[in-house]
Amino acid sequence: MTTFDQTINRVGFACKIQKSHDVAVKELNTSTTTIKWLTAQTKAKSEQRLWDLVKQNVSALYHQIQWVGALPHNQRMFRITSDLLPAYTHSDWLAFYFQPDMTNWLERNLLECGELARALDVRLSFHPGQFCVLASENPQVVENSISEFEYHADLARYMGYGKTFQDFKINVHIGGKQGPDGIKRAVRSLSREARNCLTIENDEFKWGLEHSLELVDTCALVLDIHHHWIRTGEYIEPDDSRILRVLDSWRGVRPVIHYSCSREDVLVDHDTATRPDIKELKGLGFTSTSLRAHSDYYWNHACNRWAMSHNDWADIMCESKQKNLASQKFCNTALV
DNA sequence: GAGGGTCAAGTCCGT
DNA sequence: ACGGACTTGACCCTC
Repeated sequence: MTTFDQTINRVGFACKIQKSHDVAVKELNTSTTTIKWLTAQTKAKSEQRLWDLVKQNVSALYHQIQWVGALPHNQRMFRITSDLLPAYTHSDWLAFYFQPDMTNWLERNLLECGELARALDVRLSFHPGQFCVLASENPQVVENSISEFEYHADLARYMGYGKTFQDFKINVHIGGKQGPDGIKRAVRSLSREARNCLTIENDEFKWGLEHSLELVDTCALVLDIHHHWIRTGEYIEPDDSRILRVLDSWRGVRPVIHYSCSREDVLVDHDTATRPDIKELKGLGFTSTSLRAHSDYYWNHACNRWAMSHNDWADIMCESKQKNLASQKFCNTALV
């Protein structure tokens, strides 16, 4: 049982609804602050600021879900920003977020967000940031990373998710020097809800698809097809045997893959009807780093066709600078 | 209002 | 050694 309709082939986008002429963006915007600023204020003032941010951000989340829920059914997928509750995992503000007034408020209001998402059939996820390194060789970093991951799991739980395997996705990279074994160790310390939500994504440099596949029995695997291309030069095809194993890791739930594209201002004169050839590009002096940066839009039609050919077996999370503007355009133009 | 420096945290690449 | 990149530039201060 899942919380979204699995017969829909979705294309989604991440974190932020980009301004366009017909959108009132203000109520859709989340805000944040810094630890430094909070620390410089009186307790009353910093707590007031955090309360204001919590209310603004949860309200923004509700409106974001509403907005995504009004899109065509096959575009109802959205990654929520990690900045929803600023400073949640900083030790100075832990108590603030666990006071009864706050937990009651979050329970009530985040549940409404979750219920709205389920009613509108919006598939939701999180992607904790670069500081969440569950497989770090530094035990302190692992401990902090588990807290960071559990913060996202708390949010999912408040929203009414985490109850069944992959009713909600919280995606991280393997990261760190411990690799897949480090992930297996860290998973033992995660809550049940966190384990239900955890997905692992292959990265461009250190831990690729062959490493994440070691975790097929641990959690669901997110295939990032652009990372895989950066790492190997290969445009992986839907009938590849490794994809069957990725599919297995989802245990019957419809998988999610990630799709991004090298920046258009890096590959300035590149033919938009031909997929970039990484060997050729490296011969011309392009570095992996320069090719991994995300484009504003999905400018390469050949890549788009290839990416869309994966939509039969997986939902496609778009990672591009122009967010919904790019994913909508991709969705509407990349016909297989 | 525009512009620039700054921001909790990890890890890697490229120069 | 240091800047940039990553799921995301936003925010605060000064002028």
